[in-house]
Amino acid sequence: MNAVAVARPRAAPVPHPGCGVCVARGFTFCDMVAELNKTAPRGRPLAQEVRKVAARRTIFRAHDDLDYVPIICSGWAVTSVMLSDGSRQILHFLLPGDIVLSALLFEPKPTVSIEAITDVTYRVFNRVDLRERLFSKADLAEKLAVLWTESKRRADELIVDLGRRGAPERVARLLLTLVERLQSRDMTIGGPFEIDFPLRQHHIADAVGLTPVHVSKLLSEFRRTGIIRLSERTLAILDPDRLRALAKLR
Amino acid sequence: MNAVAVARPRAAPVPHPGCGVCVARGFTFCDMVAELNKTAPRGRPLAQEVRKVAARRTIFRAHDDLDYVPIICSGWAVTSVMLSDGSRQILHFLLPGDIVLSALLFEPKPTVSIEAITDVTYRVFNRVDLRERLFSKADLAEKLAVLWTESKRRADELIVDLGRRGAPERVARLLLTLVERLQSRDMTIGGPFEIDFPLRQHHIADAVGLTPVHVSKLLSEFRRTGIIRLSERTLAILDPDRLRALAKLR
DNA sequence: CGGTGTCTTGAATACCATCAAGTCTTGTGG
DNA sequence: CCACAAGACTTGATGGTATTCAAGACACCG
Repeated sequence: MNAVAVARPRAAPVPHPGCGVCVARGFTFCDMVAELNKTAPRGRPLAQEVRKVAARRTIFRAHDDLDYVPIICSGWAVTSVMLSDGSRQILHFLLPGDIVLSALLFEPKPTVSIEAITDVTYRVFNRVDLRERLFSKADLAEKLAVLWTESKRRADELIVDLGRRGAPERVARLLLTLVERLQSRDMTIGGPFEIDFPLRQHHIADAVGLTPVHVSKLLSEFRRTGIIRLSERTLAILDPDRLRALAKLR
Repeated sequence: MNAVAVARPRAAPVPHPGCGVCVARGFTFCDMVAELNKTAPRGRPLAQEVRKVAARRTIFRAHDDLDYVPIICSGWAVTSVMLSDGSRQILHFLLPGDIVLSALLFEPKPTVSIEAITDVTYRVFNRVDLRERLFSKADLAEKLAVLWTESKRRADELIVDLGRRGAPERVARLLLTLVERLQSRDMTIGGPFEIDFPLRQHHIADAVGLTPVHVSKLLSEFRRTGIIRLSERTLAILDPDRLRALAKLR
């Protein structure tokens, strides 16, 4: 019906020689680790290891026993909870630079599962090592606390969305916050409101508490009214003002 | 129709000579503060002040500027978010011993409002003072982090409830978790599944993302089938197994 | 080239919201 | 202490939003 198939340039896959060139430097957990290593108390650098996992693979499951703390280097991942009836709730989309779970600093058994959406590279740090270094420097511990506060605030927002907002509003908010997070990482392509968008509609549905069918109908409506363009795994917000109005933001 | 008016003994209002007799000693934030004072690095005790607020009064609003961190001593309170259309989402019920918002340790502007449900007494601590003492002792900072992890886990559970569970399930889970939290504080009355229950149905509705009307119908159903007794601000879970089944717990 | 995953669209249905009326309780000022 | 007002709860009728069910189009991959 619509979906004009125009080939546009795509962001090249980011090479990953190390955190030094991480897109997320400056405001994420990744950055804190870099600082830890620069000011290493002993000469020994923080123990770490780079891992890769293919799209759609599980990185770890709830109740696994982990002795490491992962941080996303490239790609998109997701933290989610599976219910006994097979349904799933997505708690958070993980972007490059994000710590996967701060809870893992203190507790080896996560209560949530992590899945790769795209191909993902991530680094793992020894839990005890990382934790002790973080807490040995008071300013780093407080920076960690700030990130933590941030993640709690995001969770609270999602609670409000799911408890008190209608479906179009929820979807609009999700799209906007994702674009904003990528903007702050300089990961837009083309214009400032255009991004690589690897999510399937079932990801959106599981994140905002709807069914894939209903998400499809809402996105079609957004497209039909010219608010967004979404095809070939690329999302462009054509009319940010109208989308923000739908989302009751700003 | 039901509501058999039997007068039963009520828990006496707890006197509050200080944290030394706090019902929440041993596992809450309140307890951490007590420990801070015991092992005070200098002779000077942590600056604090006791305050009281009447039922249904606002303790503070989102975006207020606070230079203190409050902890509940007695009574029930609630953290919530108001939306522009007048609807409200409750994020958490605060019970004695709970820190009101750990975020306040780092950020003077809360993003949520706090309201007293019953008459409430709470203590306030100077933010900078409390934070510095917590982070000067690594073991305390880590204890704080554990409490923090706990509060994030609770938020994630609520996200799952609101996103993926039906109305009866949500209400059942709320009742069960409240009773459990009071059990762990030895605040049950009569039997182990009977508590003082000051919540109005609109509190329940705002917490689980439903309307008061629908909550009323669900509670009536729970009563009709003999799962709970709820009258005169007292809740008794008569059939914990059936309620847990409804809640898909355990 | 069949299989699987993804998306779309329409029809029927379920769940919860909204509206409305009435009872009962709680609080307040005379 | 009573009268009255406001708040809290109940119940039934009606409506809207989102789900479920179903069928088909399309792309991608082995």
